[in-house]
Amino acid sequence: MSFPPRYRTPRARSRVEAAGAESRAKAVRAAVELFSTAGYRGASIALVAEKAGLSQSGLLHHFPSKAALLAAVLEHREAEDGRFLSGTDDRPPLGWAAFDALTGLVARNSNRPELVGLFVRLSAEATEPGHPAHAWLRDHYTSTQSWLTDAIRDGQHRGEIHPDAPITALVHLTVAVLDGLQQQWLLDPDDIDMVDEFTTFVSGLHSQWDTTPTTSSTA
Amino acid sequence: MSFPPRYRTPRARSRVEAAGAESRAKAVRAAVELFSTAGYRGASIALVAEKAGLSQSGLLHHFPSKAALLAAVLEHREAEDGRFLSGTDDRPPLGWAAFDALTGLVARNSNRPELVGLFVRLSAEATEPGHPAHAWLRDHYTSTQSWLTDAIRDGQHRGEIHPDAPITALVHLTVAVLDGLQQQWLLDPDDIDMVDEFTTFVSGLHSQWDTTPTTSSTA
DNA sequence: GTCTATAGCCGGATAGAC
DNA sequence: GTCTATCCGGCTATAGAC
Repeated sequence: MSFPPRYRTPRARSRVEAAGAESRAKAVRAAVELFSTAGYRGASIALVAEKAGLSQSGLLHHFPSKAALLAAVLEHREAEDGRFLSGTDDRPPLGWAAFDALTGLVARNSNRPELVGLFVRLSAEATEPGHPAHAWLRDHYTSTQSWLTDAIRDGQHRGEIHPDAPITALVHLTVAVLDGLQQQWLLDPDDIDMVDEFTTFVSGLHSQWDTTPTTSSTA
Repeated sequence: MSFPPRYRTPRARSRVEAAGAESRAKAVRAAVELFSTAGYRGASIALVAEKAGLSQSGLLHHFPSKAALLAAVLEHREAEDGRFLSGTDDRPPLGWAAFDALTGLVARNSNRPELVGLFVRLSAEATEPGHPAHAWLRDHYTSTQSWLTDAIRDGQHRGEIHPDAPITALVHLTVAVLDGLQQQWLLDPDDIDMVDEFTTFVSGLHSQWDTTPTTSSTA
């Protein structure tokens, strides 16, 4: 990552420091909310500050620039999701289990519109090379892709997934489905059940590439 | 649509009017380029004007506001794509042929990064109810969805598509794949061949729901 | 139809008091 | 750590000359 400074969570000393940490946390939460609706460009630090109960300069005391605030937001989100996909600290899910893990992620996202909005908007904005989250976005995609690629490859080696399955296409399509469903869901949450749709997609993959014809594995 | 005024292409009278039309067209082209990279919010009318070879006020003479410029851009794009999907003025493609038409659209988009960028960015921005393109975006999705829904339903009636095929899920997934592939392609055009990936997706649908087991229909 | 000039707002960021 | 005050720049939009 090529982001400005770092923001280590402090090791809690005096009462004063605790207050500072609190403000910082509130600011990040507020930033997530606003970036997720208005996007990075569309949300002003003044608004974020207000929502966090600080003045604009108060906020800028914790984050030297708007980009730095964004960096903190991204670290925060990344931490949450990363933890989620690697299971509970053991080895990452492999083979079809990886798709089940993704289904779980979709289910979780269905209850967190802010995170979905944040991601959808940043993905679109940060496609431009100059954007402060551009590097993050590339990292995000490549790591997701390699995570899923490894999982599928492993499934093939263990004879769970058909050896003819076109790995890179499956990876790209799966990621596309995830992103695309979020986009639609954001536009009209009532029109679409992301978990249902994604499950349908995955069972389609099963019916084509599963070596052990189980009708559905994700209940 | 709830957009401000209208911009009829003039019926070409005097030399003066011709010049005006020319400027207007140049402005729309420039706006497409800039909106497609920086987004609507991110691009300023001053920049659009410069790119079109006008002053900022000169541009605003043709379009009373920035939102009006956006409206013109959307009309322009909509016209192009609508024409494309309804074939050459005859009835819209039905059954599997609809998916072939979509493949054609993807192929065309592969050569028009500006249109893809425009759409990806606006889709993300305009998810917010307040955005000037919000109504357009909803229209766009619902009309695409109903177009594809009709096509699939017709394919079922003619016995070309299996009656158990889950229509709405297929529609949502197909749209998701289209959007998601564009997003990935925009981030790294060399990493992904949209036509290949989409074709793989469609042949997956065939293998699951085609009643006449032809291996591939999209070459 | 196109320009210059300008109003008026809002954005990010800095200086410095408390 | 938090505030007020302020600078500076960019933005949309308007007024009015040519």
